[in-house]
Amino acid sequence: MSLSYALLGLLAVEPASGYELTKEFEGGLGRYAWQASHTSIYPELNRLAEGGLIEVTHEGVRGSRTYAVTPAGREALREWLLTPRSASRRVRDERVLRMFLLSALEPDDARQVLHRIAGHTAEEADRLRKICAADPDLSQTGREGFGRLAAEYGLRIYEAGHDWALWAINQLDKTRNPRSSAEPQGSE
Amino acid sequence: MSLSYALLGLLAVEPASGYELTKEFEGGLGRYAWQASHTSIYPELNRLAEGGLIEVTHEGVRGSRTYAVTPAGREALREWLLTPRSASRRVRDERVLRMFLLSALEPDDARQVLHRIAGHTAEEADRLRKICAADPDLSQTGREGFGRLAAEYGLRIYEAGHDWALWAINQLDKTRNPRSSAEPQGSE
DNA sequence: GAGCGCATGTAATATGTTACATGATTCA
DNA sequence: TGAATCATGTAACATATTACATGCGCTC
Repeated sequence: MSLSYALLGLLAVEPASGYELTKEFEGGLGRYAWQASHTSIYPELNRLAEGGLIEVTHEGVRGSRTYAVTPAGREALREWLLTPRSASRRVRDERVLRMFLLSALEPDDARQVLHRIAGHTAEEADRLRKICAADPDLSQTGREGFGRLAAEYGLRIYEAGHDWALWAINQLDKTRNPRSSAEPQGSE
Repeated sequence: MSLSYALLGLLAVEPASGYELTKEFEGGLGRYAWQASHTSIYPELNRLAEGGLIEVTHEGVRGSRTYAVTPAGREALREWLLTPRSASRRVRDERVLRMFLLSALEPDDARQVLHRIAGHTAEEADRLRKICAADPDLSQTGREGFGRLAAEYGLRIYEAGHDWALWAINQLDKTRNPRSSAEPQGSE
C-alpha cells in the first residue's frame, strides 16, 4: 500500500503528528503524487505503529501524538524505494485524463479546453518558479530540501504541460486553417 | 466518477466493446492517465447503458457487445470536459510518489534511485519519440490522433522527468563534493 | 465564554482489486 | 483436439471518501 510508504517517507524526514501529516498531503505531495485525507491517514498511522514501523515519540497537549520511524520502518521504506517494481502503475490523474479525452470533443471545444489548460499550467509554473528561485542551490536539508526537490519537479512538469498545450492548440489551428500554420490565439 | 468519463470519451471517438476498451486501458491511457481493469469496466458499461449515456449498437459472434455513446452521453462528456473543477485532484501516481520520497534516503541510495529514474525516463521518452516521429503532423483522426496527442504529452513529460533526474543527481553530487560542481556518475 | 483551529476518530458508502469462473471461437 | 485468445461476469476483500462526531486549548 503506497499510503504507508508516503507516511513512512514523511516521518523519515521529520517526526510529525497525524494532523501535521494531513497538512503535508494538502501541499505538493497531495497535489502531484499521492492524495490522502485525515480519515485514511489516522487509521494507517495506527496500523504502522502496531506493525512496529513507526512509534509515538511525544504526546502533545491536545491529545496529539508525534510519530517517528523506527529502524524497521526506515529499512522497509528503503527497501521499497530501492526495489524497482515495474508492476506498480497505479496511475490515476484526472487532469491528465481530461487531456487524453480531448480528441472526443469538437475542435472548437477542444481548443477552449486547451486554452484553459495552457492558462492553468502557466499559473502553476509561475508559482513554482518563484519557490525554486528562492533557493536555487537546494541548500536546505530535511523537509525543506524535500519540498525544493518536489517544487523543481512540479515546475518542469507544468512547463512541459504548458508547452504541450500550446503545441496542441497549434496543431488544431493547422487542421482548421491549413494555409497559416501558426495562427496566434487569444489566451484565457 | 472519472472512469465513466474515460469510457464515454473512448466511445465518443469510436464505438467499441468492453473487451476492446479494456485493451485501450492497457496502453497509453492506463499508463499515464487512468488505470482500470475489465472487472471495473464491464459493470460500469452496464451502468452507463442503464443511464442512457451509451447503448449497444452491435452484438458480436462471441457474445461481445459493441457500445456507442448516445447524444445524452456525448453531452455529459462535453459538459464534464468543459467545466473546470479545481476540486478534482484525485492524483495517485506511485512513480511520482517515489520521487517525492527521495529526500528520506541516504544520499547514496537517493543517487541510485535517481539513476534508475533517469534510465527509465530516457527509455520511455525514446519509445514515445519514435511514435511521434512516425506521424509528426497529427494528421490522423479518431482513435489514431487521440493516441498521437497522448504520445506527445507522454514524451514531453518523460523528457521533463529525465531532465529533473539529471538535475537532482547533479545537486546531490554538489552536496557531496562541493568543489567539482558536476561530477559525472556511472549510469545504471 | 464564544469561536476558531487543533487533533483525532467512527460509520456508511462508494469504489477498486484479486481471485475465481465460464463459455465461445479460432488456429495450429 | 488442445491451446490461445476472445469476451464477459461474480464474489470476497481491500481501500478510499463522505458525513458525522467529539473535545481540547488558545485568543479575543
